[in-house]
Amino acid sequence: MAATLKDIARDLGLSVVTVSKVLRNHPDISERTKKRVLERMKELNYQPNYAARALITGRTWTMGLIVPDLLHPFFANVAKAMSTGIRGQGYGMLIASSDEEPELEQKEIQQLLARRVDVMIVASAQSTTESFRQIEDQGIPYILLDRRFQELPANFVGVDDRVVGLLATSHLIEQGCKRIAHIRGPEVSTAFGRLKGYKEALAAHKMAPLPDHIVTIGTSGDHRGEKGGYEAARRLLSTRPRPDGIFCFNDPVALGAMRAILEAGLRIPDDVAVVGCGNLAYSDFLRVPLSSVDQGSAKIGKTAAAMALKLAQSRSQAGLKTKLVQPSIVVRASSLRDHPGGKRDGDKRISPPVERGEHKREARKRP
Amino acid sequence: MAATLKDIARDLGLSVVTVSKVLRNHPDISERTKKRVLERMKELNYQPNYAARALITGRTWTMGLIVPDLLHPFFANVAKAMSTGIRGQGYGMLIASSDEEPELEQKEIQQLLARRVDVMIVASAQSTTESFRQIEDQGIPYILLDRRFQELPANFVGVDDRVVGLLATSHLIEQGCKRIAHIRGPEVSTAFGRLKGYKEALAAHKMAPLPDHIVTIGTSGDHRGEKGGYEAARRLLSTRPRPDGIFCFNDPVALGAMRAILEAGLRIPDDVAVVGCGNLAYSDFLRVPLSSVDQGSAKIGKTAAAMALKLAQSRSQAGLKTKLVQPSIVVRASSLRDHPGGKRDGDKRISPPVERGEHKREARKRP
DNA sequence: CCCGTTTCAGTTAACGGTAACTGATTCAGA
DNA sequence: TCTGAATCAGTTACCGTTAACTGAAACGGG
Repeated sequence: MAATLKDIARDLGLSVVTVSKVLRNHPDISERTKKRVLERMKELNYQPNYAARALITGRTWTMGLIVPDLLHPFFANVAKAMSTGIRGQGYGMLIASSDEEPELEQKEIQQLLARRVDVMIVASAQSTTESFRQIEDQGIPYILLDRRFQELPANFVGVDDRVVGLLATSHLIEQGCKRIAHIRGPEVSTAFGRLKGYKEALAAHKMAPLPDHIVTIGTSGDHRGEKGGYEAARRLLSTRPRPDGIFCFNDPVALGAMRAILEAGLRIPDDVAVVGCGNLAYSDFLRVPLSSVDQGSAKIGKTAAAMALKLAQSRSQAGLKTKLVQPSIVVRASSLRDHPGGKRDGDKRISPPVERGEHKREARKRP
Repeated sequence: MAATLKDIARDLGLSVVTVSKVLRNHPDISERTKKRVLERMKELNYQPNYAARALITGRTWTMGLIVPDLLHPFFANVAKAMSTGIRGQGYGMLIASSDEEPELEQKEIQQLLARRVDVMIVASAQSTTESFRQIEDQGIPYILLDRRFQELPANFVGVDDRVVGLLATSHLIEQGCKRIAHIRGPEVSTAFGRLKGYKEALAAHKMAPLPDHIVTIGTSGDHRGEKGGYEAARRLLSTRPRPDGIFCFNDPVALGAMRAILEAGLRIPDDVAVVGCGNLAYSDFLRVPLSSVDQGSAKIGKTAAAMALKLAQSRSQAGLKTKLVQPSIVVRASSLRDHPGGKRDGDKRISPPVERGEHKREARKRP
């Protein structure tokens, strides 16, 4: 049904190679032949066969992306930005969702390997690095997204999670919170980084978390953390002294926490201030508009796309790069004690001071 | 770097074909040979080359999905459900985003055609059907998602938009609204269907919309409709008599509308009741929890996946199918006038009565 | 006028796999 | 003992495209 080079060659009395050369703009073709071929191609709506091309060139012009959850706004945003970034260069994107299950992720990685994607981009839900060794064995360059592994040197694009924790916690301290709790995430690098920033910010103000004031949510897929946040917050509210500020691992968790706080008859932010992470699209419209650390998901996607394109060109894993996108905090009513009453006249966005550091950093533009 | 059948054949002193047969579980291979081959495959972590396979079999084991916006929860949900549905059968999914731009969508369709996806699934932002004729020319089966064309008979999976309009409007009528306005969407089939349902519901109660009470939003990508909803609602609120209920094309529009209403110093739902469509993930947590028609996006994705798998098997476009998923309305505070004070003790979900109809219908399960 | 260079097109082989057929043993049953 | 089927592996050709090389004709300079 679909036309091939052979069809065109036969129709025009040329060889397949000549037609192929026209397609790729080789210099050694006369104008007349070129025109005849292009015309016939248009007539037949000829589409080059990527499979055949991939077989001989070894390039599929395809990027493989694996995320834990396509529905999560952060990953959806990253996927969209990546797709936009590579589209112009003729690349397509195979997307797979691991549903936060390590075994499923393993399988999807195998799939994408078999499909010989040019670059693999993975936001991993795994705890071991075996899969990535396999990717390396196949000689396919890859990029870790959002989540990394201590023991695995690899290309990485993500947010600086330590700064996320610093920003959120420092902000709560500035708002006058004295007993700041943290609902931390599961055993992945992002949770560790945010926890670290949280502790550092407290330490910088000669404060320390109470033992009961750091609680962990599981990876209950339910509501993507909302339920976990609710339960964690209930535990926190029953401790004495009660926390007066909570830094939540992400926004769904923060929503759950806010539900628990309101149900307990407490006020936000007066009794308990709340900060989340992710800057949910609709944070402005919530019962209490949620202060949240913006991870710059679109920028992460864009950066990952650029890195992937570079890797696809050089076809070498050598020279591993780490690109950290700087987060910023968007302050809304859930943590704003300055102006009682919660009158909002536009969000306040605060970026961290630019630090000298081991990594390339890009300061987030103020909107 | 990656192992091939040839490598394995050489290592074991067999022919390539024998190894290939083991791979595909052909009966005419001895246990011993089979075992030796499988062992070596495992050692080398052999991955069959999809490109090579596709070239000879004509099947890529890949579905192509084109959506207007990956970030939109509806499409993210559909994409996720589709991905899950086809994953188990060994299919991968190439996803492209058209950003609601017809020309971009055209290009993406060409791309996916060149990649010879087995089935194409498109939620189209186009106004003409030329692209789809091209798909047909290439002999690739395709499915229209969510949005359809009157003049194009094709496979279709989506929600019954007329019922969406009926559900939302009837609900507002039941709540005692007398002057129900509609903020309608742009010129796509979904907007027409919902408008039709809206009018029918009014007519069934001997009511009719005032001329000023149907306004259209543009496709301003900004906030995916929130801004458009805000502006549309402001226009509505300035009409006399003022509407006391608004059925919004989708949830972002509803959020914008609610913002306009609250800013005008009016109460929701007492002065103006609001119903949206899409059942946003966080509707429960909004300033005023939003009543919304649930389109069953996950079910749509699942249904589309099943249809795509069937098409991939039969490899024929013959026997076009239309699958309509029945919507249900989730009633929350934004439209609930029965219980003044807006006390929420769980959402109320209402499904439409099952109708006899021309199409296969599947009643939505009550949760 | 001859030879080297352009210009333009074709030949051959390969990428990694699969389909369809062929061929050599083995073995049961007539 | 011979036949025919079952068992197991190999041969050949092909999918649609590209890389590397070859070759013929036209052209131009010494």
